[in-house]
Amino acid sequence: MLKPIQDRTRATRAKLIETAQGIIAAKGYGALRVEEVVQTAGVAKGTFFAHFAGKDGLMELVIAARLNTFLDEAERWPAPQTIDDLIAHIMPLIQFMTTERYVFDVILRHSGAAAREEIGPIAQTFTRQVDVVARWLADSPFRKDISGHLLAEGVQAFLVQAMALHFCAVSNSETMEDRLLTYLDAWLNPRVAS
Amino acid sequence: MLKPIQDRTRATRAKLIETAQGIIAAKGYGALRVEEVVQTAGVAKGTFFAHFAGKDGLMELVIAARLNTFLDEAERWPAPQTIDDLIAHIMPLIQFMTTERYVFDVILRHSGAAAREEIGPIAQTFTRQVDVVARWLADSPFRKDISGHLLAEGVQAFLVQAMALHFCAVSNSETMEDRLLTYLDAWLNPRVAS
DNA sequence: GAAATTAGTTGACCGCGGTCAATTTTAGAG
DNA sequence: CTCTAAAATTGACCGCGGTCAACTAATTTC
Repeated sequence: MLKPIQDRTRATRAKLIETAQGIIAAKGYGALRVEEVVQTAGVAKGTFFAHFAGKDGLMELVIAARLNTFLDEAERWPAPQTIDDLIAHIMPLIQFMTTERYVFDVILRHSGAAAREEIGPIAQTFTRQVDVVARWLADSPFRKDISGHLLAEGVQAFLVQAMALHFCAVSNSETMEDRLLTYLDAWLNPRVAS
Repeated sequence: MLKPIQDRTRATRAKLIETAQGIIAAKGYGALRVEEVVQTAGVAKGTFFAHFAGKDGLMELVIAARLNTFLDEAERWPAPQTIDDLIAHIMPLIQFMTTERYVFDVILRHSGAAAREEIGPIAQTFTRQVDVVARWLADSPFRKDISGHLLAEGVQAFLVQAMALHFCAVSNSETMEDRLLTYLDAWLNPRVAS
């Protein structure tokens, strides 16, 4: 699987991914059916499962690819000097994660590594996100009493929290940005006499 | 559904829940099959879906009930004066949430309200958890520059983060308690010159 | 180039959650 | 007690993800 020796294999796999992305573009992630993918791609159902670790496996690849393009963008930003900037820089990523409930669920489900030994592609984007934010925070005017890595992990925790609340019926009074601002200000700029 | 007028209805519903809990006790949450529940309970499949909003609906009820017993316990504790105490008081809840991957997934999926208008039972336990922790923090020697409610929301965010990492293959070097301690110390006791 | 091995593909089949028109049971009206 | 409308139950059926023994195509061996 990791070393598709034959051209045939690579072609089949590429065709399946391409077909899937077409369906996703047309109907959204949640509407993707494996049956439709294989029918449209013109292969048997079993072939699909020979190439991917199930529907979730394909989703991981496709979603992780998308997340990585957003992280590529984010990486190009200079270190944000305000929390508003910080939020603005990761907002595209957050926006994508929250466009579809199904996508958010898949991401959450795979944010830890899927299998032992092998860390899944979505889990990798979480690691990468922490790295990107940690690098930012190294050159930012926020609290310095803890490591940038820990600070970045906290940012991630609050991002997830804010996104989860976004799908919650109760707290629709506040926008996601406002909630994030409150969280991150309290996390990155604690105003406490030490 | 909310007003089971007939005794028959209440009996059927109770029998289904009882049966389900028996199966869960014997095989775990993830092994529960609707088919097995209805067969064991001696009712038709359609009946199950007339009583619950699907398998997930039943799971919500059963899991939320369990979460609430842990919150009942937690509520009886006095306000913790150290972070270790705080962690100790909430650990039974965390322990339950992380015993089965499936349970954690269900909880996460329902931590926001399931449907508009109606807030689901698991989402309610999240609200309740924030309230319990907020009440604790009001009488605790932690930072006071932000509201107890916001502080408690942050605790919840870090709890979720720590639990998610618990299922992650990468970070098995650290125990969940250690990770929580690091997070909550940074959150509740920021040591920054203000 | 034929035989043997390995890689890739196929589609009938299964498990399981969920639906719904038909049927039975119950509650209330006359 | 009977008739009727509402409530509850039934089980055949469906959708869809996933499996696997059989089959075909490519690669290696001699």
